[in-house]
Amino acid sequence: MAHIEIREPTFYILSALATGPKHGYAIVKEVGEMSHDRITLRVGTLYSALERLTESNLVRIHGEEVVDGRLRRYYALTDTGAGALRDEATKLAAASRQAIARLGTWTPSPALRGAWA
Amino acid sequence: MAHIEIREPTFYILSALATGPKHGYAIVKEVGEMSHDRITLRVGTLYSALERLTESNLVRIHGEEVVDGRLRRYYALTDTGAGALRDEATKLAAASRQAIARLGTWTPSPALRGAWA
DNA sequence: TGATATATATCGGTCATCGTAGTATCTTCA
DNA sequence: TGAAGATACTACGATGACCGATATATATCA
Repeated sequence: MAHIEIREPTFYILSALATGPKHGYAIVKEVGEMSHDRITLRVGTLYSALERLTESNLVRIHGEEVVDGRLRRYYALTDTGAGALRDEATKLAAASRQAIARLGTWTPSPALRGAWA
Repeated sequence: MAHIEIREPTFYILSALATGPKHGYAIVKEVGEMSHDRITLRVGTLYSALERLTESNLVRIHGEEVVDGRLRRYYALTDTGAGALRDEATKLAAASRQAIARLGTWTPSPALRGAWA
């Protein structure tokens, strides 16, 4: 149950699961929709992340189902996982607000005279 | 000038520079203050990040100065760097808001009867 | 004199993610 | 009929940002 790092793809996986249990392929689709297709969750990233998240008790296997001859393995957020997602989101929001505030003081470099046609 | 990834420490470095040029050690101190000492920027991380950021034109060397017999090398955000920080902050804010909204539907698991004293 | 603060340099190791390939089933359509 | 594409999971080497530790040097303070 060691500490794991939550980067962008893992954050989106947790966020995808926040509205209810989903199987792997559904998570890929959900992340695509959530990000307006700006993020493509790679399957290699997904399944290794799910393994880590399960290992560290942020996510648990919720059950399996065979649909049309294909296996679906469902994953669900644990209470710990929901808490971790909330903490992470809060941290990101604070860092973001702070950066925008600091940028408020930003003065762009003056354009160079004659530097363009 | 290839694409570089901005994780938490690098985000804070850019944010530290958003209020004006700073030398390396000052960046370490600033990040400590900005994060209320929740983040310790490692010097190895700092200098390798500054090299990457300079390489990709998000940051530039602003000048050097010797104070009390010690070298200070100043770094400044470029216009490109300020734009990258703003973009990144905006992205984080959106992902964060979305996660919090999705968690709004979250229902904690019912406590098990008799699971505690 | 020895510890702490200031300031930068270097480098092996870790680990989340990328990128790609593989296996298998079902549907669609020419 | 058979090729293409969507669905669904597995596996693995490479990449790169960051960690953690060490090194060097000067100034300050107890």
